[in-house]
Amino acid sequence: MSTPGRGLHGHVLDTLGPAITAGEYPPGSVLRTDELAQRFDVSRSVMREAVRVLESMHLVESRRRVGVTVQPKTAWNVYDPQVIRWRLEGADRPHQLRSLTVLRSAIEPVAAGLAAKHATAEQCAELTECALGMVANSRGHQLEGYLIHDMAFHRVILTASGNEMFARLGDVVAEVLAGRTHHEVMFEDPDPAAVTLHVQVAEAVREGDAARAEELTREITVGALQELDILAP
Amino acid sequence: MSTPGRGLHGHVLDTLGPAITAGEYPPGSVLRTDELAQRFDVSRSVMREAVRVLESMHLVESRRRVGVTVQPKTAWNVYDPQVIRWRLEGADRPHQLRSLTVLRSAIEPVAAGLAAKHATAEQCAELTECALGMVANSRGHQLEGYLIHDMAFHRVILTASGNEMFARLGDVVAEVLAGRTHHEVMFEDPDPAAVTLHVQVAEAVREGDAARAEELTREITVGALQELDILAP
DNA sequence: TGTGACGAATAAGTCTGACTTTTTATGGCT
DNA sequence: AGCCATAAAAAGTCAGACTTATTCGTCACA
Repeated sequence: MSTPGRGLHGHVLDTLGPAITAGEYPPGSVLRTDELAQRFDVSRSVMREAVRVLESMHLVESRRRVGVTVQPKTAWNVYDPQVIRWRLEGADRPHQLRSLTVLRSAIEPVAAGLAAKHATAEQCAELTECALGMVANSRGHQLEGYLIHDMAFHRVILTASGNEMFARLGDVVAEVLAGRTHHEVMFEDPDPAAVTLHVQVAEAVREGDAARAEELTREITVGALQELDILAP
Repeated sequence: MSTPGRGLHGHVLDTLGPAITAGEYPPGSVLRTDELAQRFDVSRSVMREAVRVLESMHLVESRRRVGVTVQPKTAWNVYDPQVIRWRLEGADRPHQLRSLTVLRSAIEPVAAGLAAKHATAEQCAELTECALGMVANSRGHQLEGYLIHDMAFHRVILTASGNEMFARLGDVVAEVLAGRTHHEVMFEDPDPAAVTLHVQVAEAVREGDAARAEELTREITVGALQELDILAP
């Protein structure tokens, strides 16, 4: 999924990025470019390029005569897909998963409402196809097949919304869904009610019923929140 | 607001970034590092660092024997605050503003609902203070004073939600609000109804009434959508 | 005793030039 | 026409020397 091995600096990032986002270096920690270059056995130029990238994510800040200081979490570019991936891989995973699920619960219903207005015929067809695929894989422990169609379904919704900001969350949502199936233990077949909801969302979008698409999607995301015990009693 | 002059590579970014996000180089255009270094009168090392940053934003991709190719808009990290700023400065401004306003309409109501549950006493006080500041500056063309309190209000809401992803949108929302006052012509005093809504949101949060806070905030964002003529007739 | 200025130490920043590696294009061959 | 060897092009990497900004310690002076 990621793009490993795009040069030496990429390898450095794949090590340093996860380490920082996992909190291995507490905020305020000071690293030195030369020392890091030695540690990773790369030249300073390569190390500097890696530091620049981390700096653009606001994971670190580089200051003369001081060094490379690790930034507090509040400064991080938490929407950077690379940062999200690193955090999902590491110790911060549960917390990150909750944040993203709350984000989904805000975005996806609105996106579905917009999709009902803007989706092309092709996108509607794709959506229906995904929903049918989910139904077909909803019983008998075919979790992998179910997941593929689930991810595609949500990606189409987000894309069809016509909003570039929503569309860009397709990868993130896919990763959250994948995580639920792969990491979080999912013994049983998916909730039949959820499957039905997806089919109904596809219907609503096809019929251009924005309000219904939004409300149904809200129910889906509420389910996702409940799975993580995020809800008011 | 931005951080200019963090070295030569920063200057290069301040020129190349806006140029690319403004669409001056069509997707697929190929640049060469050496040529760029000459054009900006910097060394190749500096140029390479700049390219690495642009690459981490997925604005360009660097490939051996080919060069630095400009990526299509769909690949960009549209949530990167730097990218957002560049686009707001350039020709893409109207489009970017609409995207962000739609995003706000999805996020802020949910954030307000969460804020009603999680806001500390201090945050509630701050919120009320902001709302009062808005009222005090709502008449007599005190647009600047109004803006400051408006920005602070929304930032507190997003922070008080307790969700880091929401909190990180504080800067973006502030920039959208500032843009409305500074760039888009805002002749008249703000809509009195909007001012009242803000006061009521502060009330609802203080009382812990999540549903009401969410609904009232939704009304605020609907108003913002209407200002940009984004709505179904 | 406190304060300010000067200077030394330090780590990032910059530049240059040589070399390596990968990928594409070319051109000759079957 | 298809294929393989070769050359060329551009990014990638490295090493070393030099520059510059910032911080910290010291010492003189008030």
